[in-house]
Amino acid sequence: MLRALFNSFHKVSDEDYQAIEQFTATLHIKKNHDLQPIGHTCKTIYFIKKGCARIYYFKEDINITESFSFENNIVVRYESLFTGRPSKKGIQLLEDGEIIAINAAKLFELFPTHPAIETLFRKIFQHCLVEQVNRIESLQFHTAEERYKDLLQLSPNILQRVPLKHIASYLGITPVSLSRIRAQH
Amino acid sequence: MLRALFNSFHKVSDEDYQAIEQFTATLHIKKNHDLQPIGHTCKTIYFIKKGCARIYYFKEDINITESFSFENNIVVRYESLFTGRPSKKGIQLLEDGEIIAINAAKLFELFPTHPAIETLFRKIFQHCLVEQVNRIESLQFHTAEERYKDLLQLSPNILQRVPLKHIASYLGITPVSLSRIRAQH
DNA sequence: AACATTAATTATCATATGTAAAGTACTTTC
DNA sequence: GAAAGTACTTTACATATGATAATTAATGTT
Repeated sequence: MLRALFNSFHKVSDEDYQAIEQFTATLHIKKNHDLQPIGHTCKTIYFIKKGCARIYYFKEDINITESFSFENNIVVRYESLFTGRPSKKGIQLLEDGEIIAINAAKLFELFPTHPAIETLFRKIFQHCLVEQVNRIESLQFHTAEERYKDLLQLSPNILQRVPLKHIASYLGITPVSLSRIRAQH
Repeated sequence: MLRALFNSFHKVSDEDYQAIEQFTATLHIKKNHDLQPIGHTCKTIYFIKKGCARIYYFKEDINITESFSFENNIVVRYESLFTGRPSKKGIQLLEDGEIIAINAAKLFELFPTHPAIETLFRKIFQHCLVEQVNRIESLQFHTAEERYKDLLQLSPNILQRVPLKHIASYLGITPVSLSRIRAQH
C-alpha cells in the first residue's frame, strides 16, 4: 500500500523499499487524539493507511485547520521538518486511524547511499509543491462559496467525515458564514 | 552569484557547478516584457540576477499577480514544470532585468550521474515548499490589511518597484480596496 | 510641450463576511 | 434516561471588501 504510493511517484527496488521500511512504525491513534502536538519539531513523515487527519493551529484562540488528509496520503508539517524549527501546528486524527510513521532523520541519511530514495522523495515533495500552489490560487481569488464547491468536488465525502467547523476554518471563513453559504443551496 | 545562492542550500563541487552552468544562458529582458508567456509549458528554471518579476495569470479578464521575485531568487511555475502541462501563468519583468535561464530537462538529466546536484535542487524545492505554506497561512486567516503590512515588512522597497495594482491582486483584493487600506494610514 | 494613456485615489452604494446572541439538534457522560 | 456539552443554524447588526464612476496624478508618445 505504501509501496504502491511510492511507485506512483518513482519506482524503487525491493532493497530500497526495505531500507525505508526499516525506519517505519505503524501507529493506531484514536479519533480526536493528536498524532503530533503543537510545539514539537516535526521529525516524521506520516502516511495515512486508514482514517483522516487535519493539520491545525491556533490564531488568537481560534482553532484553524490548515489542511485535511485522507487515506493513501502523506502528512508533513513542511515548515517545521525543512527548517528544524518547532511547529506551531499539530496533527489531529478526525477518525480512529492507522498511521505509518517514517523517521525523517533516518530516511534523509539514506539519501547519499540510496539515490533512488532521494529521487522518490524529491518527486513527492515536488508534488506537494504543486498542491500548495493550487491552494494559494484558490485562496487568493475565489469567493468562499467557490472554495466550498471546489472542496466538495475534490473530496465529495468530506461532509460525512469532517465537522463543518473545521471545513469553515479551512476555507478561511467562520462556521456562521459557512452555514449561510450552505443554506442558499 | 548563482553559485553563492546554490551554496546557501547545498555545497556543490566545481565540477558539479560547471555541469549546471553548461545548461544556462543569460537573458536581458526589458521592463513589461514577458520572460515566458501564458500558455507555454514551463521547461526552465529562472534565476534573477538583476531586476524584478512577477508570475501572473488572468481570471475573467482580471490580471492577477501570483507572486513577486527579486534579485537573487529563483522563479519557477511549479504547477507546469512538475506536471508537464502548459501553464496558464506567465512571467513578466517589472524592471529591465538580467536573468539566468537553466534548462530544466537537461538539468534533471544530470541528477542520476550527479547526486549532489539532485540534492541541491531537492533542498531548493523544499525551501520553496515552506514559502508556499507560509503564504497559505497568510491568505487563509489574515485580513487584507495584515497581509499588506506583512508584505511591506518582508519587502520594504516593494512600493518603489512594483505598481500598486499588482500588489493589490497579489494580496487578493482590488486596487480600490488597497487604496482605502493605505489611506487610513 | 501637448496630448493620450494608464495608474491611483476618492466617493457612493451593494454585497459578503464577521460578531454576538439565541435556539435547535445531536452526542457524550454519568 | 437526564443533564451537560458540543455542533450547527438562524437572526440582527457591524464591518470590510467589491463594483462603478468621477477625479486627480503619473507616465508614455509624438
